[in-house]
Amino acid sequence: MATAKNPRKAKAGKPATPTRRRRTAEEARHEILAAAQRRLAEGGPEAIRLQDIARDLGISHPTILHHFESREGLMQALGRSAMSALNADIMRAISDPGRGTSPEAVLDRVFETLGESGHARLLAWSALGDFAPQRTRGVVPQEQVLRVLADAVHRRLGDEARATGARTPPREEADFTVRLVAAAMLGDALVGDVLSRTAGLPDGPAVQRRFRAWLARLLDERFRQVTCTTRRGGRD
Amino acid sequence: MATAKNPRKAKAGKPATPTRRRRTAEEARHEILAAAQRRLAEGGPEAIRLQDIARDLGISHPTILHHFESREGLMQALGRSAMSALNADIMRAISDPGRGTSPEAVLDRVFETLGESGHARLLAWSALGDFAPQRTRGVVPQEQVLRVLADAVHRRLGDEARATGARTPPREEADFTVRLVAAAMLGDALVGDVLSRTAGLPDGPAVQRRFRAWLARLLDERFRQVTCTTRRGGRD
DNA sequence: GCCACTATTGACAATCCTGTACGTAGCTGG
DNA sequence: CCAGCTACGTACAGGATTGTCAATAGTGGC
Repeated sequence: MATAKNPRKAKAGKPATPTRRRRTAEEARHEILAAAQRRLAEGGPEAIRLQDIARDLGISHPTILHHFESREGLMQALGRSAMSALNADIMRAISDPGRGTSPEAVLDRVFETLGESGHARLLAWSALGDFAPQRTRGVVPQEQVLRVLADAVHRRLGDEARATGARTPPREEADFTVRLVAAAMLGDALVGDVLSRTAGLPDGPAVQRRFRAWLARLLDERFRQVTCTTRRGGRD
Repeated sequence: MATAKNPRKAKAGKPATPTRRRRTAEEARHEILAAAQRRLAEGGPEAIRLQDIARDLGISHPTILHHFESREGLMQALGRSAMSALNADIMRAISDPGRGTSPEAVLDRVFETLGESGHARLLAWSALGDFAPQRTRGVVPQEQVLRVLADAVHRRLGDEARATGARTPPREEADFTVRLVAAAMLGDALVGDVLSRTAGLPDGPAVQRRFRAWLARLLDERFRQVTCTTRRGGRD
């Protein structure tokens, strides 16, 4: 029982850096989240272990618990933070006119964004429910991203239609287009290389680029032709 | 000390089924794999715990170790078995003429197959590397499935082209088409409902069906038009 | 310069899971 | 009917991880 009474005096061996660093709560939370995200990107949700993160940062794991209550709390905070980072990145990729505004250029940027820093993986894990184990079934992105995109597509379809004198295609046309592209991008980011290989393509960044270009062209053509064909199947 | 010497005599309460069931090694492996797959589909790779699986089957967890060496061994066996089951299911879905052979019908069946019993999830986990932790990076599907599909598409494109007198589109056209659809199906199986919701669609099975039909129509039209437009962009 | 506040920490507790050791009990061939 | 093989079970060891607690040490305000 007298174990806990030891007043640490025995530690006479480290006079070099005896000072412990003290961050503000916000700083600490930020650093911890960053370290956690790094581990997440590499090894998945299971790789997020308090002791490991603590070691990465040179702190002790109870400090993490102090700032996030529990591992669960850390995971939720991480989910929110990573998801909003993804949103911001995607938004930037879409609206950034830096490298062109053609469908191909935009697709390229979004693809890149999804691939880097484990964004696609985060989405996948979130969808798989590996995040937020019980309660919150997956970290729901507040993404109006898709909404915005669908609006843009709808507008463009309307423009094309008006230009050719056809009637405006139904809103669903735009929604489905966005859904297809979004799903395809996620899927491709996850298993694109495997798909490419098993489908017989040589695979590699060059193929990936050509694939994107091909998809962009497909969408582009679709934009122009849908105005003539959309009424074919109609509502059913 | 004398603990291990207890010869079970104390169990006087269960004369009904005191006999332990003895399976063949193959039976046992099969049952264990099935139980593991059930858990996998529900809770992911982390939910595969030897003790839980054992409890599900009414056996003891060392029995599992007896049949699979280690948890790692179980995971690998599970990966192989589940992946080959997926292959078989997909193959069946594609070639089964039961409910029509139109692109829409085929797509529908494949979509269904991917969705049920966690096939899509398995693929995702495999891609995410949650399977086969270190060594085997992901359970590589021996799927010639995609190969077969791409061949079929290529043939069809050739037929269409010949019928209209156009020149045969490059093989890449078929490969990319398959890649797009495969990636989209996986992505949609994973996050389709979320996408649908955040894109403003009401979501639900009806929407999902319409989406598939829409995609099938898109492919169908593409098949017909690609013969006129494929030479536009050419090689790059 | 002193003091309250809190970020930080080492030690410890509690739990959980995989894997081992060894004995038991069904099946099958002789 | 006996003996061997092996599927199966109980008990336990070992390790890893989250979480608690009381003590310690920067920091900012007075």
